[in-house]
Amino acid sequence: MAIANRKQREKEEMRTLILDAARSLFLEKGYENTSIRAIAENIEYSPGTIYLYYKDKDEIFHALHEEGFRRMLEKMQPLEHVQDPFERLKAMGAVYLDFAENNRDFYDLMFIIQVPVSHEENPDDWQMGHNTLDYLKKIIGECQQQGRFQGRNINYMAFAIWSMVHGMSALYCRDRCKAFHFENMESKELMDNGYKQFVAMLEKL
Amino acid sequence: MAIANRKQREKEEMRTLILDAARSLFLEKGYENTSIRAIAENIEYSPGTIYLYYKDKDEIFHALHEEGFRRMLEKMQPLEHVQDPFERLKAMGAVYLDFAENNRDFYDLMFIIQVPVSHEENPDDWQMGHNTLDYLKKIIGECQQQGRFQGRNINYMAFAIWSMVHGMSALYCRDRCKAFHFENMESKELMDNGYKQFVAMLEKL
DNA sequence: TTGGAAAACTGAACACCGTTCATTTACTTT
DNA sequence: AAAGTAAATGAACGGTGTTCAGTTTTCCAA
Repeated sequence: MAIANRKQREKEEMRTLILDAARSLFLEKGYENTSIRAIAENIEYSPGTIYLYYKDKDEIFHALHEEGFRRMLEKMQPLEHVQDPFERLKAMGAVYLDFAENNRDFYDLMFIIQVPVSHEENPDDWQMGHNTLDYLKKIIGECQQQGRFQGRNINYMAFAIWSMVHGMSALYCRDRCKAFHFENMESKELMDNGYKQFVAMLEKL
Repeated sequence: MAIANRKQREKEEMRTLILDAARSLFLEKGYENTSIRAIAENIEYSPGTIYLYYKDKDEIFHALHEEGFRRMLEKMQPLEHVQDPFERLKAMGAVYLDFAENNRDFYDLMFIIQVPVSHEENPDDWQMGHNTLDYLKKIIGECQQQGRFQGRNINYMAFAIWSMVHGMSALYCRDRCKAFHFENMESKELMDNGYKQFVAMLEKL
């Protein structure tokens, strides 16, 4: 029994060892440019070994995908203390953008990279994402109870608001902000001030 | 002289032959899943021949990237006839979203795919993109002359508006709209109604 | 018409990728 | 110590973008 436990623990340790290497490589070079062979070399095992702990590269994608959502939700945690729902909504957007800026590759993985079909079909793989979305919808609902966004469909509003912040984040992650660079404008400045425009719109809606 | 002309013409024909094959394959399977070998097989030449007409796969990316912008600008053309600038702005957003929905892979190539560094550095590669952006800024400026968006920075407004429509398009292209599918909502419906929320916000700003 | 230069094309080869699997190594149990 | 099981290996498979020595075709002057 004790041995079985140790075996189990060792298996788990090996999985985290692989994932740690995968994460570090992928944060450095991006997911697509991180090869199984590179991960194996990093942890000083042969490539074949990786496949004894993860079914395929998609499963590593999945693990990092989940981790990304965990990290993001963690950053959202303090928002619970913001009483006013509209203030909370605005803060949520700011946290979201901040996460994208400071965790570019995680953001890429979570919201931009084309998900493998196997992963896509699995319903509980998106639990984290749905939780975040539900949280957004809840806040919008609370805003409505305060008289904001009168008569607007919560789903459409959620999609619209998500699109706003995702749009900025995605343009940033894939270097399309550079279209503004000839104006001597840094991405950070662009995103901060762009978000201010959104907030102004939401306030007047 | 006549022969040199013919040679020149044949060279050009070969380039379009390659590009036609590349486009058709890529619209079917996406850019990353279209191999040089597959393009070669399609036009019944050896893989090496492709490299006599295009430096590398990035150059084919570049050609299709430009074509995408040409196509989009073409769809924007009729907007010139819309007198009222705010109406034109709204229509431009609708055309943009329509383009993304109906030319998913082109849109992906133009705004989502990570651009190769060589392509990224070349300033005139982005001419088309800058033209589109300048057009957007011009419209925003005209709206301001009509009293809308008072005192707002045109660059930030342009970025904000672009982010809105890009956000929806990008979520659509990379299948993140499915987060709403359990609500029995089709992507088209989501995007149409999401855009309506944006328009409402812009109207009140 | 023919010889040889120039241009066009080929396909094997290189270094990479994700993945598989027969074989070897290490550990556990009898 | 022997047998049995679990873990790890690394060569191999079919794929990728790309290169280049070698072949074929086209051209033009003699």
